[in-house]
Amino acid sequence: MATPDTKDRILDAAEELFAAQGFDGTSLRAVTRAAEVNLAAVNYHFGHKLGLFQAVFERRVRPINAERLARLDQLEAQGSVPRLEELLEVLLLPALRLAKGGDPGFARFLQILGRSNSVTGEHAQTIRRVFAEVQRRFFPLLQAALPGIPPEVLFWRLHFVIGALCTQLSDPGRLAIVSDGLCSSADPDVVAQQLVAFAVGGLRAPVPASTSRTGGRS
Amino acid sequence: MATPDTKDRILDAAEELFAAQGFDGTSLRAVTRAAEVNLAAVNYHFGHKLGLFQAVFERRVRPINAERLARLDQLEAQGSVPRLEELLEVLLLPALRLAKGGDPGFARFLQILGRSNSVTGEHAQTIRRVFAEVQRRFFPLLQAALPGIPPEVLFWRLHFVIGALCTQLSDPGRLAIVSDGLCSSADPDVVAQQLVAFAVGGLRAPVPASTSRTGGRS
DNA sequence: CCATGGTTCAAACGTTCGTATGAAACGTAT
DNA sequence: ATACGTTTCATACGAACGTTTGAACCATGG
Repeated sequence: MATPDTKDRILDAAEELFAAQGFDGTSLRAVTRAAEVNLAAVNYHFGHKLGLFQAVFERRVRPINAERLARLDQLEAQGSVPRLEELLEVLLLPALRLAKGGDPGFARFLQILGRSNSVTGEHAQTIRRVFAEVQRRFFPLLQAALPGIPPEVLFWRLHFVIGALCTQLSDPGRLAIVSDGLCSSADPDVVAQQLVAFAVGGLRAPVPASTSRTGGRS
Repeated sequence: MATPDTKDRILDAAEELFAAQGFDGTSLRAVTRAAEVNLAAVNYHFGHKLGLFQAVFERRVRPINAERLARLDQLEAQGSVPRLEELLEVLLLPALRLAKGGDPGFARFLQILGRSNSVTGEHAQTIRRVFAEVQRRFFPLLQAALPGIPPEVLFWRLHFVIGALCTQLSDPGRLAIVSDGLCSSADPDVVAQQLVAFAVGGLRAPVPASTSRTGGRS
């Protein structure tokens, strides 16, 4: 083992390239070239290209969800019903915070994550399981914090919040472009602050008239 | 011309495949096979693969933006400052409505559009110009309808609204999955109703404390 | 009638892809 | 030092890719 763990070098390079060019747009040859590793190393360590993608994904997603669930535990241990703002920070901050603070690779990974809605093929399911897990745990608490909102409306709104988060994660530079440099996504605390305020407003909005039953006409 | 316009057959097939599998994931051979057209026809009519993508894109995007701008004209002609709900419907309804009503291909195209945030490479700019154009026209009106919100906060929130829209467009089935079938995206009017209510709440939310200057600490 | 310009066709170009192979190199325990 | 399981290496395979080519096709105007 002359070089520090080939496996990690491959994961780092793959993470960067998958984030920049997508799954189909990234060749294993480009990955191994960037990692300064032999081409066959990928198949040796990860089996297939898809195995590499899953490994890239799971290396990062575990700590994020662990932090989310730990924060949820912490919140539930307090006994009282958590405040809406607290809940949203649990959902949003771990992803945004890790994007800045730690490994710079994390930011690249979050681009993959944010792009997950657009992913097709077999690895899509791998990605969605992650969201589903947290959401199942998260939703009842959200319901408790927003007793006035019917469940189906709440699903819609949580869907929108996650959509906003994913868009922001998948392309942090977009906002700076459309705002002509007025806004910057550099500080994850600022992002979280803006997104939480927006989400609170959206979640608490008055329920539209004809949504007591699904499929109501306008 | 025995078969109805080869060019359109190619565009239809390409639209469906690009939406389902992405740009890199779609081969020209798959397109021409689906269109029942000779392989060389793509290069004859569109030059390159990228040219085909742009043609697919522009065929659909023109009517949407035309309708948006027409509705904006109509709103401005009334003289008074448009209500926020009206503005949001201008932004959201044309895309959502066309997804259901007309050509079924429109829904597929909107998947491409919703995915635009995740697109990399040269055709990304083609896509973003569209958003930018409408947004430049749209933003001053939004500002007028929300006099209490500082511009930089408004940029953030518009960014979030568009993110929620794109997520919904790019994967209309996701909501049904996470809500265990409780919600369905079948009716664009329902989608618009839910999204407008959510967006109004989010846009009108109280401005977070330390955003008077960009980059403020929490 | 043949000529012409636009369109379609089968076939091939060179390149790149994901994956597989078998031998060399390595660290370690006997 | 020898043997062994693990990791790395150069190389090759067949398939699929985007693109090009030149001949065939076909409607129209002379």
